[in-house]
Amino acid sequence: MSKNDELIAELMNGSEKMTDRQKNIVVAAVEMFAEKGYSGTSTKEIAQKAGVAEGTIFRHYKTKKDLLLAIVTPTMIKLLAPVIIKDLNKVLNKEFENFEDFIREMVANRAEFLNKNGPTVRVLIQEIPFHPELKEQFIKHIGEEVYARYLQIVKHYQDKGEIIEMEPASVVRFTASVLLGYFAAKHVISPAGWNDELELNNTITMLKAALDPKK
Amino acid sequence: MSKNDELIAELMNGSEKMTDRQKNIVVAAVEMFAEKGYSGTSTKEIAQKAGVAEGTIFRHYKTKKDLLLAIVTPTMIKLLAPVIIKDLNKVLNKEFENFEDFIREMVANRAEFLNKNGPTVRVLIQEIPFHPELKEQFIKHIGEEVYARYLQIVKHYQDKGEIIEMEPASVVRFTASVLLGYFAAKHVISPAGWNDELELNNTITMLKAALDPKK
Amino acid sequence: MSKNDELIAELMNGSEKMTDRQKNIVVAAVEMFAEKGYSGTSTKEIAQKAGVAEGTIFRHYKTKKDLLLAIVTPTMIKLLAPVIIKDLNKVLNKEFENFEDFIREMVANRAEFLNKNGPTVRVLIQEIPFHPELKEQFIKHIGEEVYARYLQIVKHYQDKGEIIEMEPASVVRFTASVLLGYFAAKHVISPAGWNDELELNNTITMLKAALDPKK
Amino acid sequence: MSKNDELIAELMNGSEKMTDRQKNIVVAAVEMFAEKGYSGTSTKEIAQKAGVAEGTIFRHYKTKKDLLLAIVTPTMIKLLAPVIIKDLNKVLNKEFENFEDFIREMVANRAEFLNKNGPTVRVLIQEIPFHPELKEQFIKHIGEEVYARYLQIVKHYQDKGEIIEMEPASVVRFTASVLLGYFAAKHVISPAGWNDELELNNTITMLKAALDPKK
DNA sequence: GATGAATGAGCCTTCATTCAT
DNA sequence: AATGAATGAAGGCTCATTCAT
Repeated sequence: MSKNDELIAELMNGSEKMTDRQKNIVVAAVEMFAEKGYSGTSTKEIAQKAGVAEGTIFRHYKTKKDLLLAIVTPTMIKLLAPVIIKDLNKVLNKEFENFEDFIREMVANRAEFLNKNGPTVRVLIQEIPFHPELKEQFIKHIGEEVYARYLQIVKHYQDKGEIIEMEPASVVRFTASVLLGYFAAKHVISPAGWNDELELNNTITMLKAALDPKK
Repeated sequence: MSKNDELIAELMNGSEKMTDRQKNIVVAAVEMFAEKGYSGTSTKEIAQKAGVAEGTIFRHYKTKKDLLLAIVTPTMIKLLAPVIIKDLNKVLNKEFENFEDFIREMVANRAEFLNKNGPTVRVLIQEIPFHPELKEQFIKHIGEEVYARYLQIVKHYQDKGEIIEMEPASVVRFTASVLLGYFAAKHVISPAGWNDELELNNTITMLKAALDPKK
Repeated sequence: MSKNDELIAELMNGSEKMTDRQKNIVVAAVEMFAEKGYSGTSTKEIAQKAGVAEGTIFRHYKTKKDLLLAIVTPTMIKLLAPVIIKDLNKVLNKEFENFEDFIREMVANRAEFLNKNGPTVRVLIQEIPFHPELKEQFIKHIGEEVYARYLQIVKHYQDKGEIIEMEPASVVRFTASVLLGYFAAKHVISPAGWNDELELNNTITMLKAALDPKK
Repeated sequence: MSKNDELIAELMNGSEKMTDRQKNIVVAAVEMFAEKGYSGTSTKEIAQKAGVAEGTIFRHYKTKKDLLLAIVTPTMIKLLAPVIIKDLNKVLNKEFENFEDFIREMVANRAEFLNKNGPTVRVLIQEIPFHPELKEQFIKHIGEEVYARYLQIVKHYQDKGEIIEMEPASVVRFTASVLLGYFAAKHVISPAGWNDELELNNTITMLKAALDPKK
């Protein structure tokens, strides 16, 4: 479990020992990267928005790209690590009697995270296509760790007869699509016109029906 | 129906009267924009990849941004126009006896388009967040035209008792998520390891179950 | 007198055997050069204003600079040649009984020329500082030919006791300043607010007084 | 008199707090603009001549045009402000008993300025035709301020019976032509061949005769 | 540690000129 | 003779990064 320890360590140290200046820089960078993209944002703009001198950015981050990675890498880990650590254990320990409970808990948990880190996640998603390092990290963490855990979880509930008998990979993908679609719509449509409780319930209703093992 | 006529006109003239050089430029630009993003690609790179002088790009497109729009706007229209024009009519004319037929036809149709225009669509998706004009166009075409048609289609099948009684908006969103997820996975996972027929069937099976009206 | 013959030849052939297109080019170029300067005007602009293709300009004038010289050199000659040829002879042949008649005739003559060739003269004056060839031509024609003739004329009237005894060079310069100043004001102040007859008379009155050989 | 105070302030602060680098840039720019014109000079040339990197120019002047204006605007003001402030007051306070004293003082004063700022004034004169902002500034400062003062001065001496009764505007124009012509010749003909004392005396002699009220 | 002036490579674009049609 | 597409050098300007203060 030393791998998880690493992750936890990485999670914790993150933003704690930053100076005020450094926090300003990161906040400004996230905002600008989200709006205009990494390549479309100049370090000058970031410095101005952060209220620091341009040189100060480079005292903390050797490179503009370092700044991006400093923003995006911990977010990626924070976004996904809990899954690895907690969810699986809870499932296996039968803390979630049924699949629906598990989904609801996970959605709630992740929704909260998005609320706090919306722009940073946006940067992560927007920049992944252009930065091989990011893609690599992403594949390593998600494609190998997270995906494998989810497969296990699905198999667990299949064994319990709670969900449909079907290639677990397809089930995972289907479920992920549905939830991602839910989050995407929620964040794109924004406050007005989005009845979250209704949409979440509808989504879960359909998802359950989709995965129901018809007698 | 003059609105549709316009769209059809726009669809047809598109790439026909381009010179060879111009085609090279567009192809090179799509490739580079897909890989490194619009801001991350220099016009010099595009010119080199296209085998033309840098100045030649600007004879055909006044601006680098014009080049992006020339690539992305017709793609957006081509990607979505068929929906507006054909799908709805076919549904209303009962060419599709049931919802599954409709979904299968649409997926096949759109899959073919993606096969031919994969990189261009990738550029479109990647650049939308950074270009307000694109976002605007997208909202105008999708948010207003396409979305409205799909709502109608869903209501149509609900009236026929073919799919679940539930807010049509939720149904549309759920269906779109599932299909987008299917396409995304297909294009990310790439040839090896993707059994398309199996995945498509699984996806549709689950989708049907999700929308099945019988308790 | 073969030198004068050359000049006359140069004067005559000028604009006669030009095609319509060529005339358009020259007219457009003069207009643009006058407004934005030689360096500030692009051959594209000239071509557009002239209604010809960019390449056409270079069929007639090997270089952009050739076009400038083709405009400006004959103007320089036309502007000054008459002085050399006619004025001096008339003075020596006593066609002008007194200095005033000579000045009035010269002003009238040159005013007419400026009326027809205002913009071209403007280009000439504006561009001389930036083109050594032009400066050279100017010095050769004015500084040596014209200036020498005027010295002679001044001496002639001094000998006749019509104008003040003073270094002829100073007299020429003074007279030139006054007349240039008259023309400059007339063309800068433009129609409204310029009473030409009054100003000319005042100018000549003062000039006469300045050069009056006080008994 | 707050308007004058402004002008004086503008005069004084000007070039004092410039860094060495900035001075080099300005000096190099003046030299090049004088020789090849604003449009004909590249920022690269200026940087090379100034011994700085091209980017350095743009740290101090946002635009190439800003650099031109930074050179030319204060010169225009310095060239003309003294007239406004001092000359008129001195005349009205009878510091100059007669018109000749006034002219001699003004010529001496302005000659000194030209000695120090020759090239800058050359740039000013050469570029005015191509830059509407400059033309505007020039008209505002000369056409309205300076011209009005000179009219007053001429009227003053006319009232004293020192100069001819004639439209003051004509007198001002005549005088200005003569003096401008004197300065122009002095600076064009250059050292050799120009006997300044003689020419100035001749010029003033003729000017006095021109404006002499006694028939 | 923080600054911001300085750098020069690199950016998008325009230019005068050429040449196949 | 006239065109206008093509060129690639050069233009003004911005960029990420360095470093003396």
